[in-house]
Amino acid sequence: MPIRVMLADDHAVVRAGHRFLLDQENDIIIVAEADDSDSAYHQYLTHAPDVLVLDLSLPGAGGLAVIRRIVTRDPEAKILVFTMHDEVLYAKRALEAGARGYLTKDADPDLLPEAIRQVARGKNYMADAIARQLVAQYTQGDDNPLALLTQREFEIFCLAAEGLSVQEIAANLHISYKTAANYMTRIKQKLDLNTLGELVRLAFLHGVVGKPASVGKAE
Amino acid sequence: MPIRVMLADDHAVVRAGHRFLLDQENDIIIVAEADDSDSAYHQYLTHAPDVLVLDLSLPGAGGLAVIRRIVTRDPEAKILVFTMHDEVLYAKRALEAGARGYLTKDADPDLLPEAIRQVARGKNYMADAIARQLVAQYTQGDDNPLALLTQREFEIFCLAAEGLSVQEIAANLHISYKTAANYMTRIKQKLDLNTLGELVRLAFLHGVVGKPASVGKAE
DNA sequence: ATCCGCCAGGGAAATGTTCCTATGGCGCGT
DNA sequence: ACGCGCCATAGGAACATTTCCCTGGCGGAT
Repeated sequence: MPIRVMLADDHAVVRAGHRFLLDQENDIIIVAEADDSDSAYHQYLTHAPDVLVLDLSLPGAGGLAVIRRIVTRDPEAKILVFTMHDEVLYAKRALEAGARGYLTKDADPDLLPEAIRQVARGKNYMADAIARQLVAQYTQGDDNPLALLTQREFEIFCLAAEGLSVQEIAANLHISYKTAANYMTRIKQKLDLNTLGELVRLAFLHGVVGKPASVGKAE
Repeated sequence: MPIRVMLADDHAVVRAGHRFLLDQENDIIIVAEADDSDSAYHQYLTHAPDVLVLDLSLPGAGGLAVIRRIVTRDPEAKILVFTMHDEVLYAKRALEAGARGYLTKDADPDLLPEAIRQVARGKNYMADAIARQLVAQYTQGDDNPLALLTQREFEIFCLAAEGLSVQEIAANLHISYKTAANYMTRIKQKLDLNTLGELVRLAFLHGVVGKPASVGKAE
């Protein structure tokens, strides 16, 4: 019997791409799709797929939040993160939140079906590069100040690093302006930052925000 | 006769998605694909597609460079940019470089076929949100928005981009806090920025601040 | 001479930030 | 079951910053 897969990604193209690629595997069928956090959560509960393929940068509460919500409800949930970010930090947090696998969009597309099968079988799957860095991180201790942040704080940190204003963050996360502002304050304290600017720099320096290829460079 | 389309995107999933979605349109066929800059350029020349759908963040020379190279060779080239970035800056640069349309990945997927048809017909196509911002913003702006700044403004911009607070900037330049604050306001206005975060991002994106390698980053 | 753009700053109102406080949920040890 | 601590959420008040408006000085155009 085939592996029942659900897709959660806010970009319709990416979902279509997965559908196209996975349709060619005869042991995998797609039973549901979602394009935002809430929808992902509810679809998961109603369809109970064997594997959830999830993009971390979902609009709404955010991919990490979805993982946590789902895992809380169903600790056996098999979630495979497939995302743009090749940043270790994200992988680490996603795994902590309960994901069983992590693949980046740069990975060879053939890897996804294989990863899905692994995860469906109850194993974990990790992109090599990420895995190597993960162990490196764990071994050499945590000098990464970002690790001090709670999951939620980290999410807010990321949004701020993208240049979003406090009210945009609040709107994005469905929380009050006050809460977002309070988080910002706490984050700056924890990271010993004085200005928003330092925060963004830190994010860039740690590669949390994807530096858009070579758009502004050269010439 | 169908519109001959070529895809250039480094993510196989995204190409598959486009293929899947565009295959359903019977007036559009995909004649070539590329996953990096050089390949995109050469494929374009050999296949001479009616429309090139291009992701700006191509590895290699970068999407903008590809546009310029292709347009130089073939000023009639019809290039439609389809990208992750909804930042006006990229749209503007892409259009200047010779693109005929700009769509973001967040756009309704139904828009792409329509955009392709428009561009194939020789018209321009622009995502609404982007278009509105474009005209609102750099109507007669310079290539580099930073060029709008006076020397002094630029100096302050740089310091802010380094993460300095307003008072630090004032101290650094031996001017009053008020003056520095007023400059900051004016700079944000000129560049159409809302937050300090956006300013720092802009600086990074334009390479104003150097990013030290090896902080904890990948490959 | 006059105008104009740039630099520098004051004052006041609007906005934002920080600190303190409080609630409810959840997990953990006893 | 109970308290304890941590986290997410958020209101209020004090405090700080930002923004807008305005004033001057200075130097380069016309």
